Amino acid sequence: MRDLLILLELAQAGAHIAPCRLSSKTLATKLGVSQQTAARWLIDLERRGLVTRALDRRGQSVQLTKEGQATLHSAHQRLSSIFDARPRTLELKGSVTSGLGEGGYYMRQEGYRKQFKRLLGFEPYPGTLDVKLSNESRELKATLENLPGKRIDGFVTPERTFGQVKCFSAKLRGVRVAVVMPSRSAHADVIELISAKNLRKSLKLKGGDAVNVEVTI
Amino acid sequence: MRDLLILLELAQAGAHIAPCRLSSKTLATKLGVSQQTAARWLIDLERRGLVTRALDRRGQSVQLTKEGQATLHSAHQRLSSIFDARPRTLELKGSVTSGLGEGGYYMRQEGYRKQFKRLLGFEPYPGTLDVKLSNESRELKATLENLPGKRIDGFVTPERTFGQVKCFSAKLRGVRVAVVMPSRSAHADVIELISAKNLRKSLKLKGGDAVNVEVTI
DNA sequence: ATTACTAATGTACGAGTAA
DNA sequence: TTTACTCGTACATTAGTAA
Repeated sequence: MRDLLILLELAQAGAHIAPCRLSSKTLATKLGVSQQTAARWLIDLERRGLVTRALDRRGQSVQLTKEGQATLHSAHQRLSSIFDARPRTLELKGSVTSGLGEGGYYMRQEGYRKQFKRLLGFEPYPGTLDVKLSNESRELKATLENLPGKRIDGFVTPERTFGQVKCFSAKLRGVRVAVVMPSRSAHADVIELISAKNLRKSLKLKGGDAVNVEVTI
Repeated sequence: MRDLLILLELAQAGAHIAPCRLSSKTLATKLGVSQQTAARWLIDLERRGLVTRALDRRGQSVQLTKEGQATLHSAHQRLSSIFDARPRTLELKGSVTSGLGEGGYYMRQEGYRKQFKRLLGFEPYPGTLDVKLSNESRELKATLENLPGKRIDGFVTPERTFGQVKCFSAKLRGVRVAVVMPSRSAHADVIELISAKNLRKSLKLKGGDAVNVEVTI
């Protein structure tokens, strides 16, 4: 929860680039807590893989790990999406997951298909690629959930009602795709991608493959 | 401490622009805490003037105050200074304060003067203009304290030892100045400015005058 | 100087619940 | 349904130290 402020302080001391000598007392003063608490927080960050430390008799050197940097970067992107009005791109990281095959059922509905074609400019392949998001990206998904995106209206068939969804243009390994999600935020850690072709086949993806999705917002 | 994450969530829900209907339960889910805790946090933010709320029998509307927005904006600037490599400018607001006249003593030391001339390109007037920072700018000063700046080495005279300081180029009402501060962060809410001329005279400044200092970082 | 343990204290959390 | 109170418990923090 308070990771962000600690990492921010560490990064401002240069620990996002190189190992940085920083005593627990100094950090404690900057953060307004006791030396003991600052030390404990650092130990905790190290245990969770957000920083690495090197101890010696003179003190310690601290450096942010990739994950630590990713945490800060994610926060920066969230803030940027608030303060920068212009269109931006947001990078979600995750891995291909098998999913429930449920997405395909929806993508076969003509009521959705014709809207996708109009809004995205391509006829979607009747299936979805599900991507399980990494820890850092999970927070960025909240950004998407709060942005309007392109609205796909709901509709009614004799069998049932289909709810409103929204989508965002995106790129996956250079291929034009779209992120589809319910308009009412279902707070899941998985995003569903659609494209003109079968993404698993055309990109030769299999479950567990790491992927980056570049979403245009 | 955790204000940032709450404000971030509120802003992503649109509460930085307009009053935003948001139940404590919804917020609680987004933040991963209980409804009671989310409610308590909101009450606390309201008490400290970071948000305003409007209660009715259906629930509540929440909106960020200027101070709430400033808190987020300050965090955004700190993060931007980390991720945007290009030179940036940081704006500190405050008012002219009389100071202790102590700065002038330091600025008369030849050990400092020759270094200032070399690093800044001008011979500093032997006095400082002290600016008491506003609340929001105080946090931004932490950014400066953590940035390297231009290093002015310490030195020893027969009388005493002078510590290492650092400085940043800046502009004050269009005039080229520099912000000087100890390398070891003395967490004060005042910054000291030096310039080629007597700033009080050349800019006709007097105690209490509001000033903006544009620092190049 | 440091880091970081232990023990005592303090504070925050959420269950239950009222309005 | 909401918001938000009380209160017992659990966790976080710090003082005092050891290494």
